[in-house]
Amino acid sequence: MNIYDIAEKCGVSIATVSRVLNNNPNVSAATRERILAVINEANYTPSAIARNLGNGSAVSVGGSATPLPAVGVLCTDLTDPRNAAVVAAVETHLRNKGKSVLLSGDPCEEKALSALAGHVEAIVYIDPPARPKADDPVIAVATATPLLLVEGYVNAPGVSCVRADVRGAVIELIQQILRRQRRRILMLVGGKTCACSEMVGGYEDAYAAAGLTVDPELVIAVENTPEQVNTCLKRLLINRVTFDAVLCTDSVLALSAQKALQRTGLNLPIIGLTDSLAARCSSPALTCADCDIDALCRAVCQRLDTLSQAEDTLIPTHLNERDTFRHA
Amino acid sequence: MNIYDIAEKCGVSIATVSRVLNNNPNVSAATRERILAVINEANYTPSAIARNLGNGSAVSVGGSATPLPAVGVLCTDLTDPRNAAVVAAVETHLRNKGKSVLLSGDPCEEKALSALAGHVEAIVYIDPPARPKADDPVIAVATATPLLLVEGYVNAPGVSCVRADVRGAVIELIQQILRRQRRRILMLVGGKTCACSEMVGGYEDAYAAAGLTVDPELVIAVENTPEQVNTCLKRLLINRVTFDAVLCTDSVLALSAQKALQRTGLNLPIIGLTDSLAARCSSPALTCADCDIDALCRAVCQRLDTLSQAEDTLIPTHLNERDTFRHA
DNA sequence: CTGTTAGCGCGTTCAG
DNA sequence: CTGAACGCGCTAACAG
Repeated sequence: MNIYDIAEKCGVSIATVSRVLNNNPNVSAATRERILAVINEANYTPSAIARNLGNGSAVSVGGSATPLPAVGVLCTDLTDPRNAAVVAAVETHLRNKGKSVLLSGDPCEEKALSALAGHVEAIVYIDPPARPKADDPVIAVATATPLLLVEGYVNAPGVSCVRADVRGAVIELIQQILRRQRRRILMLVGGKTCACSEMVGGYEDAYAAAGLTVDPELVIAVENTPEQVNTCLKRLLINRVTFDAVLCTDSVLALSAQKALQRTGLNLPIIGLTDSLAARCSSPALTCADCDIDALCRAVCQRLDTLSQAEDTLIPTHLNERDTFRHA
Repeated sequence: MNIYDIAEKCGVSIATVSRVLNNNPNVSAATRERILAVINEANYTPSAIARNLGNGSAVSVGGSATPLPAVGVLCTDLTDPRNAAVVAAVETHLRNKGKSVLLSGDPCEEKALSALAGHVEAIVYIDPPARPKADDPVIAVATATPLLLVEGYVNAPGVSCVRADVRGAVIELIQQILRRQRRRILMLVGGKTCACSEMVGGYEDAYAAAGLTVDPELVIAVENTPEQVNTCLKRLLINRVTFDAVLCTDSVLALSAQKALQRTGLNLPIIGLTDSLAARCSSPALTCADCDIDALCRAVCQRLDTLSQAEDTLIPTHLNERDTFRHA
């Protein structure tokens, strides 16, 4: 079932069908009705794939490139429910506009981006890794195809960003902790994402603002598995590295840390810098800071409609104070 | 950057480049090397979109249709971590074979399927709803494009299925509960998916096998929100509907039920028919039955490679016995 | 308002 | 082993 079949059934040319499909006003109401009826009855949907072909790199005479009906979504960790939520929201948003989503999870961002660039209207890159300052494949791609970074940041023309204000979250949190006379805050970093490095940045900023120096022993990269976290914490205790509060780059990591510390009998404030149902369910309930996911998704979809002006949107974060902060 | 650019840079025709791209042996080693070098250096990736066009419905002379490099993935609830895991696994598997994923989350399955059918090599439909016996859009689509149902089942040519054996899980579970002299098992159904109706089917089977009749008051459809579950359970108690164990179609639902029952002081066995980190973290820890997700994903990917012979694969399930079963 | 036609980027014949 | 030419389904110019 293609555009030719529909055209034939209606006794019109494919161009007219195409116009109806694309809401081009230059079709008489009567013809439009008739064609829509046939389309509906035949349950016809134009091929998202073919739609992309023609318009690819074609730049219309006016100078502006015609939008492609497909958008590339790059997300290397769909396992993270926050990322999955963003993907789902983006897909729904685009589908409602008649566009479709090409999904990639390629961990090699350079390959993934170049595979998508030029073939899609835009690329949404969710939870990207922290990146070297210049000479960035991301930036190169963005010259060809608008890029929307979610939970990531890079300042370059053609690149938009929407992200939770994790840096701000960490700063405020650390101020609160310092006020409680706790000065040695352990920071467990469970990834290499941009968000993670923002958190570390916030950590350093907060210490600097308080006139304290960061003990590098307290900022630790760990693999995000319960076992690794456990051995990591154990090693710290054996080495007599002291700390009086724990920040974790995400809530799953925080849960692991919580279990590990429970075994040692240590009762410290533990905070996850991402929230989750599991954190809420844990006992004692895990305190987490996070932005409203729906707000993040809404902002992403909105920015998707106005990619021409590259902007950096920060979604405010708030602390969901639960047992591991209140009672510790 | 397209195949022509590469061809030109190499001083060959696009056909030769295409052959290299597709591992066609009919290229001299020297030429191949040279072309690969250029491809690599230019960081060129063939357009996944364009690749799909030509081969669409084309049936090669041999009789077998040429496989399309894109696969459609339909998943209406990416929010469910199990579904997200399957999507991620499928994407990775296909990417490693040079294929790409067109993602749809359209809740209107008929539209979604017809949009994909004929334009992709296959459609993976994750967690589909329970369906009427005949006259099924799914079956119609499958005549054109092979269909792989994950967590769903329909017996039709061209349709493969891979799913957790939830029916078996429920049957065994109920037998265990009955042995404990608990006869009024509440079944909370939090969805309309095929998996849910399989669970209900298992419930009925188990009761029948035990020579008991099902009290329809005990099989209840609820909306899967904490509030709805809470009011639902309250209403039951007010109406003096008694029950001495609770089965829930998924672990989030089970968590809600657990909280609601905790408030009433009732201490009953509660089991979720899906597992999750949150269930493990809850206290008391929630007992759940589930299959190994990795096994499910592996089976899906494997079946994806052999879609020609439609088959129904059941992944065994096992009980993760925790507090809400052991101590109740 | 409508039809005709030229590509979009690629895989695939079929001739060399 | 290689190249020229066609077609995939669709959109956008252009011509009526």
